[in-house]
This record gives sequence, structure tokens and C-alpha cells, in this order.
Amino acid sequence: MSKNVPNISESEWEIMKVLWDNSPRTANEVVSSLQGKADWKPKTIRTLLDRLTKKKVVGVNKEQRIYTFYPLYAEEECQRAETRSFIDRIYGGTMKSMLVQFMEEETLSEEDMEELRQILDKKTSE
Amino acid sequence: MSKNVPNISESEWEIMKVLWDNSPRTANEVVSSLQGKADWKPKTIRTLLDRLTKKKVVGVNKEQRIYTFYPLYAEEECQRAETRSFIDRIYGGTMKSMLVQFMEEETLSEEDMEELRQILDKKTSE
DNA sequence: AGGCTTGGATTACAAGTGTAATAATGACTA
DNA sequence: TAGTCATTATTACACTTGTAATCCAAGCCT
Repeated sequence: MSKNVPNISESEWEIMKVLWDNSPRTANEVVSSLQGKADWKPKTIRTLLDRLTKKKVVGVNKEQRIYTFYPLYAEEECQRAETRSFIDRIYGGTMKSMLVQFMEEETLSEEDMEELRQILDKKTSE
Repeated sequence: MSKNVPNISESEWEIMKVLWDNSPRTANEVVSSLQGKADWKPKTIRTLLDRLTKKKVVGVNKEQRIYTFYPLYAEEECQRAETRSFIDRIYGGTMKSMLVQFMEEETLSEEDMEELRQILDKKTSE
């Protein structure tokens, strides 16, 4: 069982995505990875890394003089946690109401729908 | 086209749910409706109502001495807005990745799955 | 050895949130 | 009419978040 994932703010998520993509990384590497994606000063990115560290969402290697950072939770784990609390808040806890609303409205490609159908089929036959 | 829905915080959502459920309502009615659901002092609820009003998410009837409050946006509209920004943040903007992850893991009842399947079928045949 | 540079540590500061309390005002009651 | 009670208005205060800047220390260059 996974301990509860701490809250990760919107900006912090951008940092996490970079670390999930590839880690450990130095602060500078994170800065580079965000070139063009987010428009933050390096100091800002540094602050976000520090906050994530303090929150224990990110770990730090202090062996070298220049630290490297790495995620302490898997991306899926965090996505699930966020999604769960999101659904509770917005859709009263029932996934289905959200799925229904969004599947009806959203643009899903043929392939997407096919994939979803297969997942449903698989689940049904379990 | 709907103007952009202002941000609604977590606590504020609880208030909105009450108003969507039934409105217009007085502050006191909102307080009653939240009995057992949220554990807030009446003053707190009042503050939240005021903030929602200031944000123009809620309207106020000041005709009577005791005001009544009502939503200025439909629930679906707000849900969609939240969901859109949520998916962008957490799933890189693609609905499908979330659906896949959640349909695979979540507990959906047979009926839920049947309903989803029907929605898919309908969309496919459109 | 004394600066310059670079990365880490500390500090800043306003807006938004959670969570109310206190003050002011209008209505009702004795 | 003065006090009380219910409402509305104003104020409070700490924590989080967005967005950095400043200060400090360790190497590096000359």
C-alpha cells in the first residue's frame, strides 16, 4: 500500500513531469528541460524543487556538490491520487458520472474508442 | 459560448453543490443543507458565500432584507471547466490516458460498464 | 590569495484558501 | 424606546502557492 501522496501544486506538477521523464537530474537539467515549456526563472524552478523536497515528494542526492533530484512517488500513483480526490470533489465520488459526461462530449478518436471498448470487454470477461 | 468560469476552491465547491441542488437559498438554508456534510461554523459558510459572490460565481438577491444566493453557472459547465484543466495538468491534456488508467483500475459496476459501452457504441455510429 | 562564478540557503511578498471572530445595523420585543 | 437578536459587513490570521531576489559558501581562474 502506498502512503498518502502529499499535495502537489500546479506548478510543482510541471517539475514532477520532468523528473518522471528522466531522473535523477540536477536543478540545471530541470531548468533546461523546461525551456520553452514553462516560462520560469531558474530561481523559481529551484524554489519549486526545494518545496517538493520539503514535502517529501522529491528526494535529493547530496553526495556530489551539485545535488540531483528524483521523484519519490511513481507518476501513476500521483495521478491516481489526484484523480481520486478530483472526482470526489467535482463529481461526488462517482467515476461514472464523469466518464459519461466526458465521453459524450469529448473528441475521442476511433482508435481511442476502440481501445476503451477493449478495456471494457476485458473487464467484463474477468 | 460560456465565459470562462472563475476558479472555485475546494471548500467553495461544497457550497456550490448545495446551490446547484436547490436555489435560491438563504445563507441559513445553505448552512442547514450542509449539516453533517461539512463541518463548518456558520460564519465560515457565510465567508465562502461572500467569496463566491465576489468571484461572480454566485449571484445575490438583495431585495429582501435576508439575501438569497444562486449559482451563476451551471454545474455541468463548471465540471467541464475543472475537468479540462485537471486533465491538462495531470494527464498532459489527453482524456484517453486518464480513461484508460481509470477504467482499468476502478471499480465500475456491470451496469456502469454497460452504460459506457452504449455511449461508445452511440458515438461510433454517429 | 583575492575575485568571480555558480550552486545552495534563506528571505520576500502578494494572492488565494481555510477557517473563523468581531463590529455594525436593522427588526422585533418588552 | 432601549435592549436583544439575527443578518450583513468587516477584519483576522496562518498556510499554500506563484514567482522570484538576495545572501552565503565553495571552487575556479588569474
